[in-house]
Amino acid sequence: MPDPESTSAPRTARAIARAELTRQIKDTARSHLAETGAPGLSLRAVARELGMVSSALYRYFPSRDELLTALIIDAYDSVGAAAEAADAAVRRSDGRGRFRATGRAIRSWARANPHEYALVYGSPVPGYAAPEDTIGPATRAPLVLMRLLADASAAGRVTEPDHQPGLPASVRSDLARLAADAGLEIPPPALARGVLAWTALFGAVSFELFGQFVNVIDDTDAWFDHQLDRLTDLIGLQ
Amino acid sequence: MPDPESTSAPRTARAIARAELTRQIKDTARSHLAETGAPGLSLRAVARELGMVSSALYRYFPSRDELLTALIIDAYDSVGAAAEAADAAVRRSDGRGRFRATGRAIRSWARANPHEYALVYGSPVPGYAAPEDTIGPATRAPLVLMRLLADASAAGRVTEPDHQPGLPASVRSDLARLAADAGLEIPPPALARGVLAWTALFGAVSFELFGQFVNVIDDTDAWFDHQLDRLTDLIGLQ
DNA sequence: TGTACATCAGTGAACGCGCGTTCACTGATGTAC
DNA sequence: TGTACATCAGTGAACGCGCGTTCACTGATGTAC
Repeated sequence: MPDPESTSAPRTARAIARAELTRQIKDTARSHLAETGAPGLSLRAVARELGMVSSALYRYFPSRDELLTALIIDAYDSVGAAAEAADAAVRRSDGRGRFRATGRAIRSWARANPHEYALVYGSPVPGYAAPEDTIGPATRAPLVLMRLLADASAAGRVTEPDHQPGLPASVRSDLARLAADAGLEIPPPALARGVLAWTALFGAVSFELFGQFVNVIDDTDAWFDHQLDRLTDLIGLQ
Repeated sequence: MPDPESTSAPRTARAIARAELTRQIKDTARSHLAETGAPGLSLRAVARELGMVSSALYRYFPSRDELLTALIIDAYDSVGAAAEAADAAVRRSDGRGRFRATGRAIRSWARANPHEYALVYGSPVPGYAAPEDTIGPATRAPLVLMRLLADASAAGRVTEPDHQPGLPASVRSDLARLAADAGLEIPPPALARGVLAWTALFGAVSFELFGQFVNVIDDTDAWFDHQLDRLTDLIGLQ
């Protein structure tokens, strides 16, 4: 006797309608995000656009915050999937190519979905506390980075810099735990460089999206690629 | 006959009261920012806390957006002043020390004023377009970076990396214009590394403040200093 | 296959709230002579 | 120094709006026998 909850395809008309409407509500909310931002997202406006009465939404999401949570999870999953797909399209042994493809995919996703990017990587939404459910999806994209670092390390294809400053012990143990939690073997110094590059990558995307490059860099495409190259060098990927 | 507008100290009781109340309104709004974020900032709430009627605020700021603009300008000035002070405390010829002091000052300021940081470096406020007046204050902090790069370049104290990839022509001209606009002489390759380090610096601060390091790095102090060292190396500052 | 009952989606009204902004006004402060 | 007028700060009421959430309800869909 199969658990009805685990059945992927809903069978009854009700279940089909519910899945479809849940999707429509999230889609509409996502498009409203673009005009009002997360803090201004309004259940009533979403209901209005769908031709429903606002109280009907409560059959699908118990509160506005739960709807926001669903959007956050979807956004993390979406950027994670984009990163995974870009990485998967590159030969496994080409660490350099994998990092660059992943970086480009993240930027493309962010430019295509700026308000979802802001939702997860921008200022926290005031009065909203992200629940535990968002942690898993949030780690999807970083895991792409970590796997490629592990692969490159295992293959001896990470160049260590000439003058490598020692890592503080506390940072070394944070990074060791991080790799261990993911079940991956990455030497802390390499992971440190990876996290720094990752941080810089998102800094670049945020600066571009949030307008800090206006009147500074005009050719943002060329600039991003240049940065990505430098960051790949910084990690030491061959 | 001196222009009364340019007189720094107000003379009449009215002018004194106006300056004082303008300050109080901004201070109160700033503290509300911490609880509600920029999108939730309410004129009525600010007025209430000051014991005024909400319409009275219109004697000081013509609209909510103008108040937001004033807060944004103050925030840029505040972080700019912090960066300038930190830089000024270091020996002029010590480019490495100047960059590190500036980076630390920016992080400290951001941690002390997280909502003002989010206001200027986080997601844009929906429905709000920053006016021209914010451009000047916004360049104050980056100018600290550019001046130290110019000083270090002039003194021949910037180490060029061994394998320096060429800059795309468009980026090179963007960077040349940037330096020229500031009246500074900075070779584009050095400025490119400086902007990358600057971007990474703000990426690090944003990740830390916006919660992306939770369960990743625990010792954020040590990690930040380590990153700052690597970024100083990346620029090539001695 | 048919019937009785349980579940569920969606309605419409209501509660209680807060918001930005305008406007005519009063009374205090400042200025010109 | 004194007076008449102009400027300005702050009041209180009002306009018109939108919000999240609850609740009793109707009618359709699903299920057990």
